[in-house]
Amino acid sequence: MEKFKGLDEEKQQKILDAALLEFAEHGYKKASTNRIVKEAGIGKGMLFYYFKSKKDLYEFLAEYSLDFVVEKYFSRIDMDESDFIERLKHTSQLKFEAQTENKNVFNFLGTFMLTADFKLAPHIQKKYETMQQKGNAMLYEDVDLSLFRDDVDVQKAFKLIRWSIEGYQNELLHKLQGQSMASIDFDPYWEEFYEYLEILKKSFYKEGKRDQ
Amino acid sequence: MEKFKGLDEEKQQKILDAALLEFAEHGYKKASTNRIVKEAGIGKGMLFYYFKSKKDLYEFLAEYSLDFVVEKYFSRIDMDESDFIERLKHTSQLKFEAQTENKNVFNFLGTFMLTADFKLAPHIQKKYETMQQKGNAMLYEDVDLSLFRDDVDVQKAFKLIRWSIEGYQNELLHKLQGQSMASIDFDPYWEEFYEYLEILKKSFYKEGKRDQ
DNA sequence: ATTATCATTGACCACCCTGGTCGAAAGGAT
DNA sequence: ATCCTTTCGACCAGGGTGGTCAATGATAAT
Repeated sequence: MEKFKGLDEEKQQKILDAALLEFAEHGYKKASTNRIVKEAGIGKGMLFYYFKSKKDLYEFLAEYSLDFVVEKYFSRIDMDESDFIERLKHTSQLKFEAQTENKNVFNFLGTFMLTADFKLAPHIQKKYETMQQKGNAMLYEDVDLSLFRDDVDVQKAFKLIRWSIEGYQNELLHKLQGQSMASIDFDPYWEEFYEYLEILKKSFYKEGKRDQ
Repeated sequence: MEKFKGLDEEKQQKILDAALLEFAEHGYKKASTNRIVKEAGIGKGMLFYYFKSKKDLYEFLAEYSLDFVVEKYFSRIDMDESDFIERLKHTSQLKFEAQTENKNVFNFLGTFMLTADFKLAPHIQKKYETMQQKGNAMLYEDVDLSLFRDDVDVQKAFKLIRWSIEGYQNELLHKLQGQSMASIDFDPYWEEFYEYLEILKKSFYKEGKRDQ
């Protein structure tokens, strides 16, 4: 595993990408080390030279992915933005940038707790849980509640807004499925996204607080 | 396949459930006929006595599922309800009832177009497409647009409301994951669901039109 | 030029699982 | 007793599995 870290960045990335993709698509058990080495363009032996087993590789990927998403996403959330929707807007951009930088990490993280049919190393398990927990808290902490209408439960409004945003992102993902990221001009989609956010503000914020 | 239809309902259902579950979990190719027969409690030979091949079984399940969901869900949507949110409330109940009656059909349908790596029989393909198309139209047809606020794009409001409802349903599904359906008292969750719907009305409908 | 160390390969292993077959046996009806 | 229909599961060839290892190439030290 120290052997692996001594490789040029480029080769490392190619192997990581291949492995992340394979595990994300097939889950732990049904993922194939043969397909990974073929996709990564290395000999079969090397994978087990770098990582002593499939499980070892999997745990390495888990830790790598968690660290990546913490550094490129969570640690950059702007907690000084007290407008809930603006904060979500900002974090959506961060998430997009992080996803553009490494698409596979997110796919992998989306499935890895569900498909690991063995007990993860405790420190990884812990890292995952605290990330999940803290990440969630960061979205709601120090939000200016006075922006919200008085006649709706703010906690429920939070959820509705988040579901709406996730809904838009999922639909977009589905719509753009199959096209290469590089070939897409995202600007009009951001425009559309902002329009939805404006509607959410109109709907869930006090009248006086809109548009300032 | 006529052989299969001659079985007692109970045995048929056991086989269908086992197969739907297996395909839903693993997709077409990686689904195992061995696991299906074990789960269904029949000998290996019988599966190929009833259905001549794995592919045959798969297409039978597809048609069966489509028919089921059309009869138990789509055909029962109340098109006379012109209040969009009320219509969605009603369809949510229908969907819940249909899901309770046959959980696996929905899981299967959620994945079957994605994982079939062969060309489905044209009449099944067609049935699927028209269902998708008509089903979508039924949600929006003859909706009373005057209920909606004038300052938001109604089409966008439609989407936001649907995403919200799907978000709630997904979260609930995730929260109740692992518990047996029968052991759950769903009433409080319906209550909570209705509260969310009320908020959506407050947010997206005209002031005067709320609470009548 | 020789040796020693490290990096890399892919053929190979024993094992497991696959979709599908088939001979045998068990009922059931006449 | 004869036929037909159901039912079973051992069995098949083929393919994929995670992992190993003898062989080779590359690089540098002596």
